[in-house]
Amino acid sequence: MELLADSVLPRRQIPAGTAVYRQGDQVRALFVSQGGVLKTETLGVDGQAQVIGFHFPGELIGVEAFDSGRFRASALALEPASVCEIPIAALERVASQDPSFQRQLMRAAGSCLAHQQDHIELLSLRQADERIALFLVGMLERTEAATRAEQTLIHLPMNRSDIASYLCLNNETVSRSFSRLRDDGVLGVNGRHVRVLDRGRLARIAKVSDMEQPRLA
Amino acid sequence: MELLADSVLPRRQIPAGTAVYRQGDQVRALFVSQGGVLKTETLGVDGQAQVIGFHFPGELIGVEAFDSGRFRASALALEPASVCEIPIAALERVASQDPSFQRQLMRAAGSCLAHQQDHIELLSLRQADERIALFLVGMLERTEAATRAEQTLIHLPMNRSDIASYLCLNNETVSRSFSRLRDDGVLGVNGRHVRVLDRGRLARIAKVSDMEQPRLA
DNA sequence: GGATCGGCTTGACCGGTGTCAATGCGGGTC
DNA sequence: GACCCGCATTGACACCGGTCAAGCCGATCC
Repeated sequence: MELLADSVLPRRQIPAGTAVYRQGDQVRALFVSQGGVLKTETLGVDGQAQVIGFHFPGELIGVEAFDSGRFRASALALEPASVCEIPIAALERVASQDPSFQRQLMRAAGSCLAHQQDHIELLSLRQADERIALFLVGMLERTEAATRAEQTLIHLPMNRSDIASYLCLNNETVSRSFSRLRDDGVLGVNGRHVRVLDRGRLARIAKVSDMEQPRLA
Repeated sequence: MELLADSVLPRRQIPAGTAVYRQGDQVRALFVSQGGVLKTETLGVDGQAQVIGFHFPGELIGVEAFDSGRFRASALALEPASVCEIPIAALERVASQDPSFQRQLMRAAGSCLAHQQDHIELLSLRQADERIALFLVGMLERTEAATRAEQTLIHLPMNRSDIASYLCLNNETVSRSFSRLRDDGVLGVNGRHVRVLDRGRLARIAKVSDMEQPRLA
């Protein structure tokens, strides 16, 4: 979505904790954060919110709404964010004129699906420690991709409850997992700042063969 | 994808149990089943297959591969299937000429995402009975959508292990859930044939407010 | 400083699910 | 028929995570 980012499109500043769009809203535009992490969540019928994704700058959100014309989830800013708004009309107009943009759009949609598949694979792990470890591996890779440098420190933009919901655990279990990994010398935990002390072990717990070497350009 | 189905496109007959495409293959085409249910699964790094979707006739599959250019999952036929193949080149050519087709394509991609979100919501339920119930509600609705008539009988095209993998349970737990629901008078279970005896209770177990009345045209 | 609140952590306990194991069942082949 | 095989079911048991509860810590406000 870098092409879009460069073009002149309306931007909105989103204060932390407020919504970019809400579940049920009609789709008039798709969105890309330019700075600040977003979360998407659905209200299960029992009224409980279920976090279904964390979205870093550059990632397109809202595509699933193309199906019914309405957003199936709400998008909220976890930090003060600046989001770029892409009106549907503009999207279709540019896409019909520019085949390469259209390809890019399909790639972005594919990327959304890929992220959700990763999420499902994450949930396929049965043990809390495994899910936490895989989650952290993902966060670390995203951090490294953003900074284009190897990192050991992860800043978590979301609170424990958000992590718990995303991993389909409760927050006590998340807390306990963090503590266990800390006691085992795998992590240094200080609130939302997590230092990865033993990357190999974290990867082994997450059941990834070895942490894929960050493919920095 | 009905527009595509009508046009003249190559078809392939897929025997039960064989692959339409495999994880890691380069994307040359997307696929739509015209008859026969497919499953998609990824090989977790530990070698275990994880079922990430069941795909009924008319549903587009393979979109997530647009991201990297390679399929992230394998697609296998659960029954003898007839699939329609849409070469990427044709896809892009038609889309660039026909804006309405392009819109349809985005809707199909959105629909894929919506299905995966449903899957995650399913996994957010902690109890095996709840997941099974919600799974069956979904299968029933899909059956009714296909036949355009109210139904109580569900034919499951997949075996217990596939269901277990999809629900992130093991097959013993799936078996036990089926038995419990049978003993409680909610279901009639006979192998892959399941009769829904108490739809309201099934819906309540699945935590859907009430089963959404099938929106038959 | 003291009070208060939300987010996070830790403890104790119970129930449900994973694991291991045995049995049942149906469809094949020979 | 006898046999085998994959799939499904049922049982026994240990363990992990959900639930309830209490305590901790930092930020904010007065």
